[in-house]
Amino acid sequence: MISSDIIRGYTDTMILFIVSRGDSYGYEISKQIKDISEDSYVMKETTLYSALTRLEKNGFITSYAGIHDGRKRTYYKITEQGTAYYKEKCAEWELTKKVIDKFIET
Amino acid sequence: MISSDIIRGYTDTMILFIVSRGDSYGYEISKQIKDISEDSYVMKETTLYSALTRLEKNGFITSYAGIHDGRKRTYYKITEQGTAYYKEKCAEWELTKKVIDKFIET
DNA sequence: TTGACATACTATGTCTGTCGTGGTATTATG
DNA sequence: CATAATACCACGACAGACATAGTATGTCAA
Repeated sequence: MISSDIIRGYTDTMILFIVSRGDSYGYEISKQIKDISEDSYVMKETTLYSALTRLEKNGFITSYAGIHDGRKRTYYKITEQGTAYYKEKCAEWELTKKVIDKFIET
Repeated sequence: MISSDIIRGYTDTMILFIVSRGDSYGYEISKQIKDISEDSYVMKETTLYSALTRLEKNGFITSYAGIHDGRKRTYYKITEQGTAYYKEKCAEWELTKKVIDKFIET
C-alpha cells in the first residue's frame, strides 16, 4: 500500500484516465482505481469526490445525473480540455520519473 | 521544468540522497539537486530549508556548524534512521512508479 | 422483518508541505 | 562601489489529502 502523499498531484490524472475510457461515477471510479492498481492504492472517498469537484470546476470533466436501480448517480464525462490536460500530465510523469530516478538507489 | 506538486513527498528523499553521499549544507544541496536533475528541477529555498528542519526533527539528519571563508554554514549528516528511511522511500518509489504507470498512456 | 452490508454521495474542519515575500549578513568581482 | 554570489531564516498563504460524521437507498441472509 503506497502512501497518498506520493500520489498527490496524480489523483486527478488517475481519475481522468478512468473517465477517458468511458463515462463513470464516483463509486465506480473508486473501485476501478483499486482494481487497476491491483489493490496497491485505494483512493479515500473525500479525496476522490473533492477531486471530481475540482476537475469539473477546471473544465476537465462535465457531470450529468443518472439513476440506476432507484439510486441516484452523478456521471462524469471527460472534456477536450480534460483530454489535453491528461496528455500533458502523462508527458510530465515521464519526465518526473527520470528526474526522481536519479535520486534513487535500487 | 517539472512542477513541485508532483515532487511533494520526495524532496526529503532527494535531500537524503545528497547527504548520503557526504555531509553537505543547504546552499550546496540546492545546487546539487539542480545539477543532478540536469536543470529539470530547482528546489525552492524555503522548501529546502524547511525540509532540512523537518528531517532533523525526525532524526534523519543531524547538523553541525562549520565555517568556510568567513561564512557560516550548517552542515548536515545522515543518521542511521535517515539511511533506513531513504531505503524505504526508494522501495516505495519503485512501487509508486508501477502503480501510476498503469494510469498513464504513453 | 430486521439488521448488516453495499451502494452513492456530501459537509466540515484539520493538517502538512510548498511557496511567495521579504529580510539579514558576508565575500567575490568587475 | 555596485552587483552578484553565498548562506540562511521568519512569516503567512494556499491547496490537496484526510478524518470524522452524516444522509439515503437497495440487497440479502437469518
